[in-house]
Amino acid sequence: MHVYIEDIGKHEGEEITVKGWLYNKRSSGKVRFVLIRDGTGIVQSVVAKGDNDDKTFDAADRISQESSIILRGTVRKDERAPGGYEIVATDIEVLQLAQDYPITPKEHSIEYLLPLRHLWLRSKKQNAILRIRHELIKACRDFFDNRGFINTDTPILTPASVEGTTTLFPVDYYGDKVYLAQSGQLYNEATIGALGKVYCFGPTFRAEKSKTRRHLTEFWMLEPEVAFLDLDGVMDLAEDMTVFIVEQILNKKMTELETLERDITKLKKVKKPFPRITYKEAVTIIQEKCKDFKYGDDFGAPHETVISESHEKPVFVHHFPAGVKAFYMKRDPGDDSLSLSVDMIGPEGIGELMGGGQREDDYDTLLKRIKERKLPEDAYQWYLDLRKYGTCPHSGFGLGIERTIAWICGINHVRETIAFPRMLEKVYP
RNA sequence: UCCUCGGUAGCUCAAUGGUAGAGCAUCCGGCUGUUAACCGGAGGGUUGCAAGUUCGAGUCUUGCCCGAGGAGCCA
Repeated sequence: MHVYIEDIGKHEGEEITVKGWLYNKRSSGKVRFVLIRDGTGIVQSVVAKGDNDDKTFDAADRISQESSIILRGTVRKDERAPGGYEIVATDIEVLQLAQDYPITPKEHSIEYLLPLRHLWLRSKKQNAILRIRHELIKACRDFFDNRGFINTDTPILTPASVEGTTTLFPVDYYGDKVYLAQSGQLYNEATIGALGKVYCFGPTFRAEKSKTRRHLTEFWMLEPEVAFLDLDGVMDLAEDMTVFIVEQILNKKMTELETLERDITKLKKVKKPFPRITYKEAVTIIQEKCKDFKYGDDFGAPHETVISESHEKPVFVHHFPAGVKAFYMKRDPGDDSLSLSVDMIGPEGIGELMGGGQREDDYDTLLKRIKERKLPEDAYQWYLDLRKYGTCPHSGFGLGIERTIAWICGINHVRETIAFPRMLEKVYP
């Protein structure tokens, strides 16, 4: 019977078959220890000379790292085996003998590993990260689905940019120029008119010349948008979601967090309420460390780090100066220089995880903003329509999935949080 | 685009301006409970490229190429 390695403990004493790849091999005299992985885990198998026919022992002797094999044997509990169980092999079938596998079980440099990403994914740590990514995305969807949100995916090919300024990837569309989406938010603002509360989750593209551990040119963003929700409401939503996803990962992915050697005491501190500070208060905190920072400046990476390290939980910074935020952000009715915007800065120096706020819902004001920033008015006609036919206060945010995974996994670069990262001038493999 | 650091064996790294080395991987041999096993042996090099200084350059100088980290911008 074919058994996946993660279920091996349920089959003690049984004759089973595992199918996978050779992870590593050790030997002592006439005993061979064969470590097999099948994607769900790693198990040790023992082959001793004389226990079986020579064919099985020779196969154990011959197989090389990452050779594909089908192994039959009996499951035995043994505390000397990693994982507590091992298979006493009776037969090893070698499907293909891999030669000179380039990633040996030792340390390698990032320069070496990145072009070998298609193979690097087989390693323990990368396997754990991708499993956590899967669970995190599932937790995000569950959170919104449980609250009656409708997943309404937004287009990837778009006629114009959200903010008009950020660099976009142009695509030829039957002779016209369209762009890969950098956000689904504007479309979400339309679908809330139909469905009330929605989210989209998909890839977004930014052709910025960013070369840092926080940037990918193709990354996944989760964007909820809710009609009749204000700034405080959107912070409540983001807070509830963050607490939920961290809880889910802690409940379901402990093995993977251990593989990653993540300090989970830090994740366990992610409970309500998160600190909420105004931009103005944040400036005071930043200026203690960064003397040259002026009120009105947008946060740079070092400034986010200061905020990030000032608390053990994610921190909401709200009411940014209108000038540093997008045209669609609603202004503070009490102070027109401020916007009803919010960023969530993750702890442990991870930086910005989420950005959002309350949207401008007045037709004339929005038109004024579009003109101020010299955006193509024609392209925004449909967007303006939303303020013409039953406008309402509404809010939403965008969560960067890769940054969130990096934070939860405790790894310092987003390139390891996606199977095939796309970075500045790097699209292989 | 800018700043900093780096490029030596398949990989990870060492080498006062004076014969280019180790560990791992590979191959051969040994060991009946290994835990990145261990022990013995072997093969493996245009020191990123080009020019220069020097009796002599992996090492010093200049230019170029490639990579990493960071900045700006952002999620």
